[in-house]
Amino acid sequence: MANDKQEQASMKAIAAEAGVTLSTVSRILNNKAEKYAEATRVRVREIADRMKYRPNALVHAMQTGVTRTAGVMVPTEGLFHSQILTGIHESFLDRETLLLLSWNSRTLNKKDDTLERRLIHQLLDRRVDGVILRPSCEEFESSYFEEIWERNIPLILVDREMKNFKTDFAGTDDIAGGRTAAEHLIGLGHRRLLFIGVGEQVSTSRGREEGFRQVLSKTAKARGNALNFDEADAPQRLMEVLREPQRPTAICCYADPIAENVAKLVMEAGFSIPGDLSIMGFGNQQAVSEIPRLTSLDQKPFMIGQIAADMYFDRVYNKSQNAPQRRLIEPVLLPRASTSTPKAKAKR
Amino acid sequence: MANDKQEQASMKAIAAEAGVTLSTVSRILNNKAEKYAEATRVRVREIADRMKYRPNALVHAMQTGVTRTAGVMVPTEGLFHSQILTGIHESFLDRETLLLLSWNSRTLNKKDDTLERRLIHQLLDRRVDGVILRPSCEEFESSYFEEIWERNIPLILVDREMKNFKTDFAGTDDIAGGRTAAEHLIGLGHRRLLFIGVGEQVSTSRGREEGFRQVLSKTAKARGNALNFDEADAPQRLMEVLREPQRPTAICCYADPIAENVAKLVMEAGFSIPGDLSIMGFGNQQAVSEIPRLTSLDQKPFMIGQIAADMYFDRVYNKSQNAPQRRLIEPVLLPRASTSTPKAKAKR
DNA sequence: ATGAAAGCGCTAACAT
DNA sequence: ATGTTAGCGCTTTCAT
Repeated sequence: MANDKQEQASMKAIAAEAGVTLSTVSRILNNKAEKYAEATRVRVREIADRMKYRPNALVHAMQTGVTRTAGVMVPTEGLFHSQILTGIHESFLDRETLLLLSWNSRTLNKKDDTLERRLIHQLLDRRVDGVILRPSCEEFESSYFEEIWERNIPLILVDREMKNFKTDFAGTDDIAGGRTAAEHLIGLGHRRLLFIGVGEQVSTSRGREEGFRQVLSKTAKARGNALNFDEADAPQRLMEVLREPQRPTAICCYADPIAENVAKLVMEAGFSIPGDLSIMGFGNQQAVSEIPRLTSLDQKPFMIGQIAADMYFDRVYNKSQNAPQRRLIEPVLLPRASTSTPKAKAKR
Repeated sequence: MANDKQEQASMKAIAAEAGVTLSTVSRILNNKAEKYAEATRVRVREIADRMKYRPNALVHAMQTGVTRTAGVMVPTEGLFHSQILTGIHESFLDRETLLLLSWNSRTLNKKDDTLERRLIHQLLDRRVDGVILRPSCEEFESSYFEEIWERNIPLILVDREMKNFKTDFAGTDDIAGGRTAAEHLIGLGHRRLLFIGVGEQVSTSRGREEGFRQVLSKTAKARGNALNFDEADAPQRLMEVLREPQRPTAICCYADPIAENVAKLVMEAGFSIPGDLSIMGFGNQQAVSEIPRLTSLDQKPFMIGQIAADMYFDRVYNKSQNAPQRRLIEPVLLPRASTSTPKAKAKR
């Protein structure tokens, strides 16, 4: 009862069985064999079938230097990221390319990149043709990627850009999204706005805040402030802001999970949504929760994934030499119950 | 401006540079070299570092027959499946094993398995050590898996079992879940129940319905029926059932997406939830929607993934010879707004 | 129409 | 303390 992985039938075995040499088998099975006798061809093929021969892609890869395998470092947690992955996969499906998946699920936004490096090594050692990656932190030393870069292995970034690094990138048009959000709230009649992000270091938060501010700076109608929800005292700070007489009547959060937290906090503090306070998020990824259905912006993550895959193919197999591309998807507003005209139910 | 993938430094190159032989380099870099002169060791290591040497895992795999790579055929769409994937990944992260990912995202529940076979070939050709797979259809000819099976490559099934196939399986305890659901509704006071599934062929639907019926058959209090939502006229059939004088007051759907559809339908037909009709689902995967927060059962998909990964390691690297295991996770009820005492707001 | 042999990057058994 | 050699599965060049 041997259970070791069955000896996979090799060309050598087929050759022995057929009474020909290895090279004969190789040429016939690879259709590089116009010269062979019909009988030989049929016999070899028949034996290969019977022995359930399957080519060894490892050997092929070793010889040609091409694995038809992409290293993919993208989270699978949450709807947004798994949609990106789904988009990548969908594009790969018809191109005979597989995803070698592994991402840092442990240390988000930490500057320590030891795990990341280990994962990159695992991918590189397996000789992936290229890498698609969502940085778990945007502030790593540039050395983070050097290992990939120096080997001339194409690198495509998704969702988040790196500060000091110029590569292909597919992601959200955060500035446009920030603008859309501000315009939505101002359009509803709000005059005092608040943007809640996670600080300057995260490009998506930064970009959305920038778009948000752009609109405010161009209109006299409304004004606004920003708050960093990553700081420990953020909840208290938020409450202080909301106790001011000239408190904001609408909040735009840089992402839905933050918006959900904020919504819970303010509801506990006695505010009604959207009556007293409109709240919106980004990403269309609200979980089932007690709070009203969240106005949000759909970032089209599936499309982002597909675009990243296209960029990958262009670099890896078309050997494109163009300057690094930057392809941004404009997010789409989904107005829902959590935003409305200010004080809809109050005095006015 | 050559852009071809950089020649990765090889041991051969290091040997040349260091003026020693290949085997010297091999032994030193693999720490099988107590005998070597300190000077040689240091020099070789130093040169390897300088040349950014990385071992070629393809070659290693070819020689040893072990790739430390698992073939994973699990969908990434939706919270439930991506949680399974996340669980698998989490378990693999510390075990130096990578996921080669590819699944049939095209043909759900279709008996045609050509795409599936292609994907399996892609995995097999890359010599994965084992396969974790969620069947896209439970009714394939057994030949579907034969290719994996015959090669003695361990196969772990997740989420759905195959009818005629005995392998390791990690999934939901559907019967227990069905019971829990029925007990929840009866406990709330409902006496006429309806189960909405997708027919006999899908094991998860079948199991949940079975558990549901078990409870009904053991009590005189309540009775119930079932409806197959996969049939084209299901919506009409549902409406007919709801127009009967003795109509059900509570519906259990075999999965949340179905529950959402059903909820929309009945709300459009003028029923209120949960006032006129309690509705519940399975899987805790409700999307943002107009309907009330759905009572559901959490199937713990992350745990399912982790268990599958454990089974994988047991078979693949511990060479476990035990009979196929069947590990079921009992789902946990999450009572929410969509279910309540019958006619809470009506006459009674 | 087919065989022989070198080589891909590396390990391991066998020298010296 | 280090070198030589065969071999893993296969492709390809060079014979015959």
